[in-house]
Amino acid sequence: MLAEDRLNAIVSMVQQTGSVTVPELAEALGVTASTIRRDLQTLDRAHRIAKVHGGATSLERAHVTRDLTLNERSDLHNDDKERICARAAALVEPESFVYIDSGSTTLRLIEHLPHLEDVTYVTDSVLHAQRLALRGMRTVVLGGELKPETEALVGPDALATVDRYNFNCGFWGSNGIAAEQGFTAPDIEEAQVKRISMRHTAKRFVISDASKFGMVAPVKFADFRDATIITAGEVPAKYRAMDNVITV
Amino acid sequence: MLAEDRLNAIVSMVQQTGSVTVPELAEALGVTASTIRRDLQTLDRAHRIAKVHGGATSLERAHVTRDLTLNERSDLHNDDKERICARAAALVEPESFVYIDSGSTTLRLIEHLPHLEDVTYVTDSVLHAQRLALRGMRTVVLGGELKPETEALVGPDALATVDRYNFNCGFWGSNGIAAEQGFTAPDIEEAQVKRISMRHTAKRFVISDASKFGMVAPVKFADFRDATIITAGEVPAKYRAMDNVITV
DNA sequence: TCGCATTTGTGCGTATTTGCGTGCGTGGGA
DNA sequence: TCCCACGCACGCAAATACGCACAAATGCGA
Repeated sequence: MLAEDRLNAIVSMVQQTGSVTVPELAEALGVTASTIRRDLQTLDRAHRIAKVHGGATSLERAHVTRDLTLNERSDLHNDDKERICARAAALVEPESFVYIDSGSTTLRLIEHLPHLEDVTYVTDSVLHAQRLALRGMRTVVLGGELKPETEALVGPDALATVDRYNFNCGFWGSNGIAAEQGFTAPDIEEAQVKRISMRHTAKRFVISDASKFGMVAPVKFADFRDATIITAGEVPAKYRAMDNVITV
Repeated sequence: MLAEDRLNAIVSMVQQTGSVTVPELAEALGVTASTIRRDLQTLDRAHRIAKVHGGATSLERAHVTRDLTLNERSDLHNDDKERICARAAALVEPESFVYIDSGSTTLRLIEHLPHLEDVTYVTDSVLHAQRLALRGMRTVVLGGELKPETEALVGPDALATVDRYNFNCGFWGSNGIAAEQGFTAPDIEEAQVKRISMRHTAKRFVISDASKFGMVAPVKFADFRDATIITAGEVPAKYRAMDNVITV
């Protein structure tokens, strides 16, 4: 049996019954549990099913423990982002104070963060904060006005709070990445929070898929040299050669 | 059976009947009460159901209660809370700056808030903030450390932020209400936020069902005279007579 | 046939889940 | 007043599931 066929078989089994266990699949398809697990991982990444502890369920049913799938589904650069986040998450060190910017990429990053000794995470997004707390992380939220669209906190309170902190490292998303125009965002207020938070961070990382290179959004929040970029996929040659660009 | 399926089964059982006990669930799903309890905890944290003493109820039953014409038997406080929240919500005036404390009663209050001109709501709960934003309210969140259990923000940042504000009116929940011991809460840090926020508010309202009268929690956050209490149900005569108690 | 990449199975250490026992507090009856 | 049933949190131990590394098997092109 072809591996591809096996994947399809798994999907249809899941669709039919709603959920299956790993041993069930292994038995039915005549392979070991390890292989099934690897298959489930593949299918989960492709968002064809949802992998859960013990087996897999259809996406519709999966919203109990994993409610990220909705946002993730709309995402084309999925595999790349996955790798980017895994790489970025490995940069967090024990006993550090870490800033996490709002945005969909950083939200995904949270799922990859390891459980280390004595790490505190600070974020400007209530959504990110909830995810962090759910994962058992020590979490601090900036104050400020809540922007309904992005669930990010902005305004003088957010700025004043972040101004008192000094982070060991931090992760930001960016709508535009260009050598001349630097890192850019669509909103003035959010850009301000990004700018100030970066200013108080020792090791700065922008995590982004390759599609953002060469793009320019209305408001600049940092120079191109101000952060190390962790990216993946078809990075333009011009950027790939730069020494603050890490392609995974 | 997958753990994930079990969680889904619990949710649908709760949805169907409105409420269900732990032994019922354990019997129906073939697991022990311990496991059920852990599941309920998970689901409660995910806000899929509301965990109550002895079992679980649907969120509608516990919070919204818009259209529960059927099965109104259980939860006596439910109807009371509805009336309390409706009365409290009517106290918000246009062009005001309003504080909303964390807690389940104030969460319900949010559903009743009218859409008025130029009102800004400030809260120490990320959950409340999300609901407010969802309803289209201008929303500000205090900063600070996020307590996973209550989704409330505490610590010096929360206190520093609230210290800069002055509210026209505010609404608090209270775990204990007693003439001598005043208003009390179970947690020191949360009590601090309550105390400071009250200090900066002109018109202070505590909203609570009658069961809290005479109860005393570990930490006091205000004197009995410091707020007007909006309540309903079987209020002890001693309290009913007080002029800062409004029974609806 | 050889070399190389990919896939699959196996072993092992770690995490998670689950059931069970214990102790605590509460709220009735006897 | 004592006692018991009940619900619940906590900790422990067994079973299970998991991820990872490495080896074996397989597939494929030269």
